[in-house]
Amino acid sequence: MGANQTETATCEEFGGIRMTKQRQVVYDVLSELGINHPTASEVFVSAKEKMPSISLATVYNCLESLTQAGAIKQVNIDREASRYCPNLQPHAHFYCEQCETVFDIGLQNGAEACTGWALPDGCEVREINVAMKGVCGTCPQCEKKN
Amino acid sequence: MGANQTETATCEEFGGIRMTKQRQVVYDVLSELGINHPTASEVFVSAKEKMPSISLATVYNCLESLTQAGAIKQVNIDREASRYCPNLQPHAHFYCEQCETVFDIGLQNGAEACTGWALPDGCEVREINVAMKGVCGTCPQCEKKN
DNA sequence: GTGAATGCAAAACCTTTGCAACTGG
DNA sequence: CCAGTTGCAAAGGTTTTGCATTCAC
Repeated sequence: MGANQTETATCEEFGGIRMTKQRQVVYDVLSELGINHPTASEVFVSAKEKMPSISLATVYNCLESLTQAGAIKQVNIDREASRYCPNLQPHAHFYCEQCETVFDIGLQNGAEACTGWALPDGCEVREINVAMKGVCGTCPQCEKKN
Repeated sequence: MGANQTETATCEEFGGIRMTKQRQVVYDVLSELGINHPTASEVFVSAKEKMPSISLATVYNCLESLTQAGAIKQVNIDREASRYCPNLQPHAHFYCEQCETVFDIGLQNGAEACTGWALPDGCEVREINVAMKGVCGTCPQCEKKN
């Protein structure tokens, strides 16, 4: 903590959706947890510290509306609980099987998310989801075992 | 039907796992349904025609062991029910929002599944899952609406 | 023969929903 | 003011599990 200050976002940044206290709290929590890619339950725990009355269903609702509004992204890896991410740049997700963390992988210069794939003519990609699994090679667990 | 004959696979093709009648039926069904990327329930329906006594839990078990053994692949798109696929080549999946079908996207010549992504040094990818959503442009629904 | 797989039903898990009360613009 | 949102609890769909029985090797 410390790196990412809670910024009070304007309605416009949230696709014009009604900005309730709960949505603001959920967004703030996600910005603070940032790169940890928390699940809805994890967001719920942190949100409850700021607003004890918030319910889990509301956290799900808020995450859903913020995702719809394009303010955050939903991350699905296998059938695990969905994770959420405030990074709006095109990026992939990498799950390290040693340290069990998820981190973002950016694009190489000039590349696009679907670079390398032989898309048929006329096919229009509206959304792409890239999830990798393996070992990150830099976490304490990976260093120990290599 | 017609294109893909049910071939009785040997144990070796299944990573050496014990080849029960149920596993064989599940594998056969998946080979026949092939490009339809059926869900476990859909496999269950077809498997029951060949072996009425088979249970849904067993279908899940079989799909799991065949996946572990490397004989088939599990396909996850969003949080929808998992689909399964007998294509072992590296490929992505495309879900058409118009015709609601899933089809395979192959790699361009010379490309790899993680081409274009800026992987950190030391990072080793063991598995990659690429799911796209959009419109395929060739299904009757897409042609109508374009 | 024996460890592994099956079938059944019940449980687990994540997520959504129905509805009365509330609230942001 | 009032459509949209909340909180609660209950239901939903998918997948897993416990256990006695059966089977493949």
